[in-house]
Order: sequence, then C-alpha cells, then structure tokens
Amino acid sequence: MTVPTIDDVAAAAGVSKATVSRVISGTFTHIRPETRRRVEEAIAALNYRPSAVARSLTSHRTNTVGMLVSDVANPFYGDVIHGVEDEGIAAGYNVLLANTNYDLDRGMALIRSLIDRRADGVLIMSSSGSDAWLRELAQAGMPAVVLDWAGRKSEQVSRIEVDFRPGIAEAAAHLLELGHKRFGHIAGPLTLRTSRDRRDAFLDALAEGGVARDRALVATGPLTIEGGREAWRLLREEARTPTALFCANDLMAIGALSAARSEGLRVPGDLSIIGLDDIWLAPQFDPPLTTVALPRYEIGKLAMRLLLKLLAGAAPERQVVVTSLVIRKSTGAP
Amino acid sequence: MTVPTIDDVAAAAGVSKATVSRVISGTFTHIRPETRRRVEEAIAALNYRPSAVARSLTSHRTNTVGMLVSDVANPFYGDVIHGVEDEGIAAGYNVLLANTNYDLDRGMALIRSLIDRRADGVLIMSSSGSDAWLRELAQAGMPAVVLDWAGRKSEQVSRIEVDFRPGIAEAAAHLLELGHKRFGHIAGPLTLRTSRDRRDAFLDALAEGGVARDRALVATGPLTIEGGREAWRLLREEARTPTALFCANDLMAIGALSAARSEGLRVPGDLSIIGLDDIWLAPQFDPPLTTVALPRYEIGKLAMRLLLKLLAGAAPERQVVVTSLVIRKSTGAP
DNA sequence: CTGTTAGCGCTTTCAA
DNA sequence: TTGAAAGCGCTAACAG
Repeated sequence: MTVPTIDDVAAAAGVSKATVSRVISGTFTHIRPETRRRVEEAIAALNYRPSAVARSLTSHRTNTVGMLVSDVANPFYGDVIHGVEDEGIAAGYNVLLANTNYDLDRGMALIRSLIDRRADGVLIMSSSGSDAWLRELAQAGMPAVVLDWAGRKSEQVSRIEVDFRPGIAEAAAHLLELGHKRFGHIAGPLTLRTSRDRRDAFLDALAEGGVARDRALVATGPLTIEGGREAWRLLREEARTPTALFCANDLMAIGALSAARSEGLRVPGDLSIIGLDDIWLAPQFDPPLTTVALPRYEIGKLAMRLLLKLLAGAAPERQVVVTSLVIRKSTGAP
Repeated sequence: MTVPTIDDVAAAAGVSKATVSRVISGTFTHIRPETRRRVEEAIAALNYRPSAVARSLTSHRTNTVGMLVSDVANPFYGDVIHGVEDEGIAAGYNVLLANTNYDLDRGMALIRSLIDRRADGVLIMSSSGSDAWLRELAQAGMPAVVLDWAGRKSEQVSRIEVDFRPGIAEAAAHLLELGHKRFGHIAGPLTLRTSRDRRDAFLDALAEGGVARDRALVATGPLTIEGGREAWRLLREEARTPTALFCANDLMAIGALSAARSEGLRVPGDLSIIGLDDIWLAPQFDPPLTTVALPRYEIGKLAMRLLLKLLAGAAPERQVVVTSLVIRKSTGAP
C-alpha cells in the first residue's frame, strides 16, 4: 500500500501532473471546472495528500515557523502558545514547538535543526537566549521575533517588550486607594534585572502617591512559594509590619499568604496581597488573588503577527506590551 | 547571500557531490581522510547546512516524530514531553509538539499536517482522541503510540496504559496503617471511566483491609480546586465525617484541604488527605501533599521507545505503567 | 575510494 | 486551458 504521488493522481484523472499541481495549489483561475472536478475526484479516490517535503523543495517555503520556549510546562507559555497557534493557523502556518529546557546549547541545537528544516522563521520566547542564536539565524537569513530580552539589535529581528510599570502602578494606586499606610514588597533575587525593575516600579508608584521610598519594607527571596513564605517571615519581624503587600510573582504571593494565614492573619482583613503573573492558580486560590496580569494570549498573537510581517518583507520593529491589574479578593481596606 | 547547496560545497572542495553527501551523512568508512578534511573545510567555510527537506525527499525519512497533547500548558505533560525529547534526541529524532486544545477537529488537522510533512510516526498523548485519527494514520501507513485510551486496536499502533490500582492500593493501606476508621473519597464526575476506576480501586483496597464498601463515603464534583471544596462540604454534613480522604486528583485534594481548614480542621491532625497526580504544586503546598504519582518522565521515554521499535519494524505492543504513593505531610494518625 | 547517473514528488516557465 | 520539460538539493545504486 504505497503512498500515492501526484503522478498517480494525474494518471487516474487522465491529465498531466502540472494540472494536478494547479488544482492542489488552488490556482483554479485557468482550469476548466470539469477538469478540476475529475482531478478532485481522483484525489479523493486515492486519498492523496501532497507531500509537504516535495512542495517545500521546489517552493523554497515550508509554511512552518519554529517557536522556542524555555519550558513548555511553564504555565506562562500556555496562553502564549495558543495565541501563536491561532494566529499561525489563520495564516496557514504550522508551528513547531520546541523546548530549550533553559539550556543554551540545547537551544542552539534546536535553532540549527530549524535552519536545517528550512523553517520560514522563528519565535524566540524563552526567557533567556544567547546572541549566538541570533547570529546563527542571521547567517541563515532566517527572520525571528524575540520576547523581552535586551540582546544586540540585528537585522531581521523584531522585538516584543513587556512593560510591567502600568500594572504595578495600578497595584500601588489600588492599595493606596483602599487606605493602606504600611506597605511591603516581596522581591525576587535582586541579581535579576526584572526583580529590580518590579521593585522600583512599585516604590516609584508609591512615591508618587506620597509614600517615601524608605517607608516601604522590602524583603527578597527565590521566586517560589517557599520563597514567599520566608520573605514574609522577614517582613513580619519588622516594627511596622505592612498591611499591604505587593509580590514579585504569584507564587511568592501565595507563599506569603499561606505564611501570614498560618500566623492567624486574615486576608484581606489584616493583610492585602497582590501578586504578578496571573497564573491559573490565582483565580482558584482562596481567596482569589488580586494580581498584575500580562496579556499572554495577545503576546502570542502579536509575536506571530510580527513574524508574518517580517516574512512579508517588512522591516524589523519593536512593540511594547503593557500589563494591568486584575482585582480579586485578596485585597481590601486595612 | 544565497544559501549554499551541496554543489557549492562540492565545487569548493573539488570533489563530486556524492562525496560531500557521504561526508555529511557520516558514511566515513570509505573516504580518504584527506578528502574528508577538504570537504569539511569547505562546509565550514561556506557555513553549509544540508537541507533536511531535500534529504527527506530522497531518503523517505524525516527523522521527525509528531507528539500530540491536549494542552501543553497542562502540567501533566511537562515531564512527559521531557521524557519523549530526551529519548528522541538520543536516537536522532526531532519532536514536533502539537496542541490539540481538546479539540478533535484540531487534532485531525494536526494529524493531516503530520502526514503531509511525512513525519516518521506520531505519539498521541492527548487524553482523548477519535478513532478517525487512527484511521487516518493507518491509511497513511504512519505508526503511532497512544497513551491510555481504549480505542479500537489497529495495526501499527502501540499502547501505553496507566494502572492506578497499585498506587491507590498503597494509599488505602497507608491510611489503614495510620489507624484511620472513617474514610471518604472525593471522586471526579462518574460519567468518566477514569473516575469510576479510581473510586473502585480505592473502595476495593479498603475492602481488602476490612472496610466494607458502604462504610466509605463518596462525594463527587468537577476535577478542580473548587470541585474539591464543594465535595468536602457534602462529606462534612454526613454523620460519620471521615478522618481520611482520598481524592481523584491533586486539585480536588487541595480544594478539600482548603475547605476543611477554613472550617478549623487541622491537616493532618484532624483530617488526612491524599491526592493523585503529583502536580508541581503538591510538594510546595502547605502541608506538602501525600499523593499517588505517575512516572510521567518514564511514560514519555517509554512512549518514544515504543515508537522507535515500531519504526524499526517491530510489531505493535501494549505496555502497562504502574503508579505509586508518595508520602508527604498531609497524612498522619487520626 | 570517488564519480556518474537517475531519480524523490512537486512547481514553474514556456509552448502548444 | 493544458502539457512538456527542467529543475529544487540531496541520496543511492552502479561503475570505475
């Protein structure tokens, strides 16, 4: 039971393979309806499927884009992937998802593999990547879109940047408006630029609301639930224990929340908490978590759209995506 | 800057393209070292990368396998994917990850796309799939491995089944050993076969330990955190409120736990809880959750290994994977 | 050990 | 409107 080829279809329909080719590629413009019908019948009868491999060889296009993420299991990527896929499917592209596993060498291997397969372009959504990747892509003349890293600017690369300031400013304003006076921030490791940025954004926003920078307590820890717990214990020992807390991510917020609660504090009664990320757990938690959300799905769609523009020959561009506050039940009046 | 082809390399190295082909495919056996060196230099100089699409056209193999999952963001798949990738990379295969999004039509489209690209085989790890998928694959002569569904048996399809009984039996034994007398089970929707299987496995195991089936309370709800909360409230109203609870999945366990705790119960002091799945949250939760775990990474490796065997011409087979209990801090003496 | 020669399955001029 | 023929970039006999 050998797989049928275009020649089989041509023979079955009594036409040349050029005609079959025209039918399958949708260039109906100059084909007699009757001929087209015969070809389509033959295709159906043989259950013929044109070989994408052969088509790509001649057309020099694969209608495929690669998408690199650091870890597909990371809940952050779920929505991004959906966005990319939806936009990609609509444009007739296939998306090859690949996992770098936070490993630069693995990422390079994947990029090489995408080059070998002659993917039309790449979406690099991994949190970190190396300039070597971009160099390799540039050499192969393969356009790319990168999410959120500094990286050197290069040709054929569009960029998406996420601006957390607006969402964090809303968070601070929300807390201020509720009447809080004692603020705390639980930051991620300050060696990370993103940790510093989020902290600064929060302190700046408070300052704008009249709270001096040194009036807000800051503790740091790893970006995990346990990290949040530990950081809360640190804050707890300070004289002016906060009544309002902004955490660098939802995991830390959940950790702080559970630690505070096990000390008998009520949330939001005694302590208001805001996270960042809006992971799937956030709305399901008890209480549902108020958090700064990124438009993940939109980021995915945008990334794909930028890549399509590049493929269409447009010049690289840079787009900024903003965040916003989602108010749920973990915040209230002090 | 046009992409170099094998002819360019051949010209640069002053050999025929057949020789270049031999070098790149690693058939060094019959090549003079000096010749090989010249070719390799030319390859490096031109930054030549053989076109996988051209190679596939002639070799009739793509060294690519597709992997269908219902939702990459589902934490369940993270480890499975890693297992598949690790095993695949070791064997020189690329893994194309595709998301069905719990949509049968989407899945069918993806399968067609894999057929068009002439993938060498497919791993179907989505929780549900249609027989139409398998028919399509069979027609295309494409081998597949499916995870955990009944599906009609067909040629060229190997199966992996997960047996929850061993792990659930361990869970019941653990609870019994701790001295519990009043048991409860929080089941998923009983319309799902897996829900019924898990419930039966638990009740059977208890029965073996001397607890009559009707002595254990069963409540059901959706397989979510909120579902767990609601189900707990139902059990709570029964006369013989359980001191030991086995839940159909970790999410429900977490829901039940948070509901019980907000009623003032201590876990594990007043109530022991066991989940199933061992999601990433389980060990991080407070208290870390005792749960029935599946060897997800191993499942991934096994799936890939079964597919490789199929690709090597072996007959389809069926393998059963067993579960086991991971004891953490949510269980204790009553 | 290396080169020649056919294709692989399709697209794309160029003619008819 | 359709067909013939020449590739796309590579592999795989078969010679030499």
